[in-house]
Amino acid sequence: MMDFDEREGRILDAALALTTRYGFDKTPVSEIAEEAGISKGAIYLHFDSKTALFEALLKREINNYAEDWIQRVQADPNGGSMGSVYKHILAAVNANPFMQAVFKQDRRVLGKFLKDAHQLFDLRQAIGLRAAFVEKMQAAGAIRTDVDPYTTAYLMSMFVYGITAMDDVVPDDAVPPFDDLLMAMGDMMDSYLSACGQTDTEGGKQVIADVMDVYKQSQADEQP
Amino acid sequence: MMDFDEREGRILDAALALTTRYGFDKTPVSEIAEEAGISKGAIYLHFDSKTALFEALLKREINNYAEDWIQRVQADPNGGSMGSVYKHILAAVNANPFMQAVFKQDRRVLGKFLKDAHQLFDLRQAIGLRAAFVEKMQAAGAIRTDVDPYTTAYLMSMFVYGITAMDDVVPDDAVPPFDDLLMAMGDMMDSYLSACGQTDTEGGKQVIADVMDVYKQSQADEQP
DNA sequence: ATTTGACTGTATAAACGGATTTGGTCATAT
DNA sequence: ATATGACCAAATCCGTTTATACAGTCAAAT
Repeated sequence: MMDFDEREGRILDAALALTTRYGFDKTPVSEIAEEAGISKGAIYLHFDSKTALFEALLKREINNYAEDWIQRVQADPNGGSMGSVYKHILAAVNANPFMQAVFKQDRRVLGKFLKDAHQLFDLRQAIGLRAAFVEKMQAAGAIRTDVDPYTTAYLMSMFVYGITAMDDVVPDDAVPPFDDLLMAMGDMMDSYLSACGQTDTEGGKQVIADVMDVYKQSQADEQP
Repeated sequence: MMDFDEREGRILDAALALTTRYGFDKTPVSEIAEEAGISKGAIYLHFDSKTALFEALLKREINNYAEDWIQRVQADPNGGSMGSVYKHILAAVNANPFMQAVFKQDRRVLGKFLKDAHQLFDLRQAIGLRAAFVEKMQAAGAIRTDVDPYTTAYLMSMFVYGITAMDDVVPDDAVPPFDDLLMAMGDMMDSYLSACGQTDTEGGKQVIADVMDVYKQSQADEQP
């Protein structure tokens, strides 16, 4: 007998592929089933509705994305600075078309889902989390303390939005290599937030590790 | 007899007000005429078509906007840095809803005009101009020379885009006071681009003044 | 000379109804 | 037990028709 959870994963995989390609509105449940290699009825053994399925997908992808950038940060030997964290966040977004659609509220991909359950992914919350992170970094002496955490967090969110949404508006050949943007953004963040050399890099690493632990813990707690 | 040019200005004023409010597609020429206090036929004594009228409006507003931020820079006692220029650019955009619509390619306002004559305002060109400006600032020793001018210019454009387009996506009460964002962005720019204190502020002022002169000259030449 | 606004062909929108698609169910099959 | 796919009602699409709005013109008025 096949593992139930594993199959649920396959359903979400199918939904991810089809939704990012054709959009929520134009992907029938039947096609998700076909792509996942099961029947339509089986889908409803896992999810109450198409909307519920999509909510699960959204949740999973947010987690995948979070885990991705956390991994990138941890793999980075000099990953103690705000700029490096930020760089890895951008890289993680760039690697995930679905999350790009979420961040820029792409109507083509999110479709009717935006109108129905648009409370599910509230940017307000994301900004709030980032503001808390900035505050912790300040408390640890990892970044300068004379900037407003919320404004800083808002700007960080705005950069993520700008960098992903901008190419809807600018011709492809006018966009610089993504890695260049990434580096520049990271350096910018660091030069802005560091108090000109006298910052505690180790403290920063500690805060980052702590925040990640808290996050992972909250994820683990949610399972039962 | 009333001044012909003055009336043309009134027509553009009317078009500006109605277009930013209802959008290009949904503002009939007849209403522009009414708002300007003249007849529809009179409009066609000034412009060949509705599109031509809009092109003239766009041109005028771009110039007004440019003059606005130039004035702000010149009025600023410590306006020699890249960050301060940038701050004033943002302030000028923020004060001009029409230009906001242009920069974020707002389909509600620009409507069908985007499809027809979308070559008229090419972001590519704006980025190119900014890149040239960055290069000049580097040559003058006003900012560090180890950043790529085009990438930097792209980021600057991206910030303008992000800061204006972001509020389509974020609840109003989650947006920090605009002045705070402005200050933070300016400081960020400065800390990123200055080589930690050893920059030539006077040189920067000179470059800025030169570039503005060139621009104003190019505007003056275009009249005949 | 200027300016006007009624006029016209075209483009856009609204109304409509029939065909098709699709979310969700459940009797049947495995 | 678990999974399936035919089935149903509701929503969506799509071609057609009708109505409306509009850009641009021009004979008449000022």
